[in-house]
Amino acid sequence: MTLAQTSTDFTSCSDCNIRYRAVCATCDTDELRRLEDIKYYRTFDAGQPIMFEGDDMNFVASVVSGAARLSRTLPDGRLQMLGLLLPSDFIGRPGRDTVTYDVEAIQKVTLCCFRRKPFEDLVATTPHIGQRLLAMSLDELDVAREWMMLLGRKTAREKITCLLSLIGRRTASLHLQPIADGLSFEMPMSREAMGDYLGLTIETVSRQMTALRKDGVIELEGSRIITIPDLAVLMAETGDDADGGMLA
Amino acid sequence: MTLAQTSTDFTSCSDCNIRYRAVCATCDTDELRRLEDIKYYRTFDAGQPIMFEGDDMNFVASVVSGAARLSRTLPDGRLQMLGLLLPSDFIGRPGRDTVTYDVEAIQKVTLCCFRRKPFEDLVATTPHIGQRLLAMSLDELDVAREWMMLLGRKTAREKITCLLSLIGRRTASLHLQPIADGLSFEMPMSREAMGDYLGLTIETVSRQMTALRKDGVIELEGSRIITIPDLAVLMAETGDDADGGMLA
DNA sequence: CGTTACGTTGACTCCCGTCAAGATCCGTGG
DNA sequence: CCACGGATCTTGACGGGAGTCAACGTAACG
Repeated sequence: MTLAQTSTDFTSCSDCNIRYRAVCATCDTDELRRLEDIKYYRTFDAGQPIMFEGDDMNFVASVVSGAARLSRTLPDGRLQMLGLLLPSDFIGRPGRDTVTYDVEAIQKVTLCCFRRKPFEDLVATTPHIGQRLLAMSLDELDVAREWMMLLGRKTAREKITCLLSLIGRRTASLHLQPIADGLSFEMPMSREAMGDYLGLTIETVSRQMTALRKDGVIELEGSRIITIPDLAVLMAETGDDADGGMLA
Repeated sequence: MTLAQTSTDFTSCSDCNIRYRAVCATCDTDELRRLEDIKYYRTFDAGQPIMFEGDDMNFVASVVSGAARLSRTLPDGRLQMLGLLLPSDFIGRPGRDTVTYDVEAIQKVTLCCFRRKPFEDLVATTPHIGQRLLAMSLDELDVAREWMMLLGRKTAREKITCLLSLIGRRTASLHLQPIADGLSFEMPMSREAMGDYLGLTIETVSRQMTALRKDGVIELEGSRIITIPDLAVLMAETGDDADGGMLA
């Protein structure tokens, strides 16, 4: 068992798979060179903590590959997942020096890290990074509020179908597959992680998955491989407008 | 009944009560002058819609006084409040041209408005505005995630006590009163609005308020005036760390 | 007054959490 | 190859917390 590693590998920013989606997306060559000067890579295995709530925030980072999650835990142990971090997502907050959520790898994850102070200097002096960070923060805010609607007002079945639709569509677009009936994908998270994300217990998640299977809304191969025979049927179960989810 | 009004009054930015908290907080005199050139005031009465989801976003604005709310409604009518907008909070999103939530006045509210396009030009050319907007967006993101924890994992009683603690502390600090036992304040929202914010029905809100009164956690004078005889008792009911809520 | 919005309370239902027992999968080692 | 143990997932029984439906107070306002 190894702890987090600081990689000796070095990928040029121009060859990076998140070059045009991450915080550096709109940087010109000069700005990119300045970022490149201060970046370093770290990897974490699935299940490893990346930051703890209350820690000093020594670095900020972009997710290059894999997946991580943000969560917070109440004193009595109740846990709520607050965000899912996928390639190109940004971890950390310039201008704040302690971490406000737990961050944990849920798959093997590689981060492109920047020590916080030099990065903050860059934000202050290179307008493109600040602008990009603003746009990304506003996107995250939309996602968080969408999730508030789900957590506050949706039923267990609606929560599950929303998550399946989300993961299915994102996985398809990541692999450049069409979003159409018969869509099949692997769920990247355990039943427990699904519950943590949706504000449900593991038993309720499992029961709803079984119910959806029996109702023909989904097909299961093992517990992780999911096929959607009819997307419209799935979308009709999410509680959202039928067309709202079909776009994009 | 009047609709929203474009005020003929004009308050100089240097005299504005949100001068050092709003999006203009860190502007220098030149930047402030450019903002002043394009601003105009509008007021809305309690209950009036300010923007509808799906509308063109013609303007962005700062709340100068009063209160508004962000909400979204599912096709079948279920509603979730997604944000509470108080003086100095910002409405709208540069870079997006349609509104993504309903915005409604919950008290008589005055907005300092900027047409979107000129404002976006300012964001692109005056670094202080963009930086301030970033900091404010990140604060909002923290608030939204705090609320996700509440909506996903807290009981009705915990949700209510969290809200009472939030409103009580903010009202006290607004009026420069000490946050101490015996704190008394007026609830600025109806039972229905509380339910919309907390993901509860109006009946559950009402029952929990009665239970808290019977248990001596709060005292009620009418339905809106609330006194907290012992803050520590209230905080112990929120589900958070006892100290977490006492700071700030 | 009557009207209307707002708030409280009661009776009942049901969804989801809790507790518990199995089932299934998988890697390890004899 | 099979046995074992642990993690993950499923299923059942049961209870409670919050939603629903309905009636009744209460306050504000014409």
